[in-house]
Amino acid sequence: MPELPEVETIRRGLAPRLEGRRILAVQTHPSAKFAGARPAAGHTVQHVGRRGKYLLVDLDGGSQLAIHLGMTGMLCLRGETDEDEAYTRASFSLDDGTVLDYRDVRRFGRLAVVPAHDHSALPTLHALGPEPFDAAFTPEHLWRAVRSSRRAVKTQLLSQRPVAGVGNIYADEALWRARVHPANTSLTATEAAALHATIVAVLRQGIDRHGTTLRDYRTFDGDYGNNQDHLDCYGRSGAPCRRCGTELRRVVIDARSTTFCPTCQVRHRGQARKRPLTPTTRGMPSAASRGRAGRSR
DNA sequence: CGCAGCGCCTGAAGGC
DNA sequence: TGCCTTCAGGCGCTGC
Repeated sequence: MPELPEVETIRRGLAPRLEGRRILAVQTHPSAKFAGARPAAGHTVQHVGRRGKYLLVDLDGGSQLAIHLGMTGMLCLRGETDEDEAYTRASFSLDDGTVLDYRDVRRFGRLAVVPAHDHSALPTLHALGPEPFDAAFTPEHLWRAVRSSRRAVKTQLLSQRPVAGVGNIYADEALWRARVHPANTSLTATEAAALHATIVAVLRQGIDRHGTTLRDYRTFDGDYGNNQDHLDCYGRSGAPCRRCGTELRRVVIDARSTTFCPTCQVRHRGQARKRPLTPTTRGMPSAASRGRAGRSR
C-alpha cells in the first residue's frame, strides 16, 4: 500500500510531467470520493507536492488537488486516443494531449480540490503530524505525542499524528529496528530517541529503493519498487528474527496485522493486563486528559 | 474530546 | 473444477 516512500516516489515521477500543464477537463466516477476532483478543470498545475501520504497538486488561483491513494490507488499517463484501463476512477485531460488517469481497484482512495490554506475538509490531512524529515520532528516531539494518548504506540503511528506518512509496513519495520513493542502505550526517552531515528531511516531507505511493491504499488513509470527485498519484520511472522533468531509473531493491533519479535521488542511491565471492569486503567493524567481520574497502579 | 467500532471495496488465496 | 469464506487495510463517520 502506498505509504510516504511510495507516494514520494510517485510524486518525483509525476511532477515533471504535470507541472505547467493546464487541466482542460476532468471526468470522474460518480462517488463523492472522486467527484471532488472535478473543480480542478480549467486550472494550471503550478507544483506537485506531498504531505504525508497525500499528493498535493498546487493549482493556479490558490486551490489544491489533494490525492490520497488509499490501498490500491495509482496514477498513470496515456495518450489522448488510448483507451483507459480498468478501474479508472478519474481522468484529467491535459493541454499537451495526454491524459492523467487515477486508477483505484478498491476505491479506498480519495480526490478533492480544497483551498491551499484550509485542509479542514480532509480531517486526517488537517491534523497531520510533522513531516519525518522536518526539523519539527524530534525525539522529544515523538515522546510527547505518544505520551498524550494511552493507545498502543503502533496505533498512534498509524493515526498520522505523531508523524506523517507511516503506514503498516514502515511502522512494523521502525518498531522492530528500535526494539519497541508495538502494543506498548508509552515510550521511555531512550526508546523515543531510537524510534525517531528508525522511523526516519526506514522511510528514507524506502524512498531510496523507490518504495515497497507487495502487490498493487507501481512507480509513476510503472516500475516495481525494491524495498520489499529488504524488509526485516513486516510479513515475516513465523520466520526467525534477524537479530536473535526468535520466531517473529503476528498479532492484530488496531485491526492491522502486526509482526514483531517477542524477544527483542520489550513489552513494558504492567501493560499486558486488561481490566475490562475498570473504566480508567492506568497511567498518570496527561495534559490532554486533565480532569479525568487517572491513577497509577 | 478521545476513541472504539464499523463500513467502504474487490481480488487473491485457501478450504472443502 | 468451482463455489464459498476469509483476508488485506487507510480513513471517514458515528456514537458513546
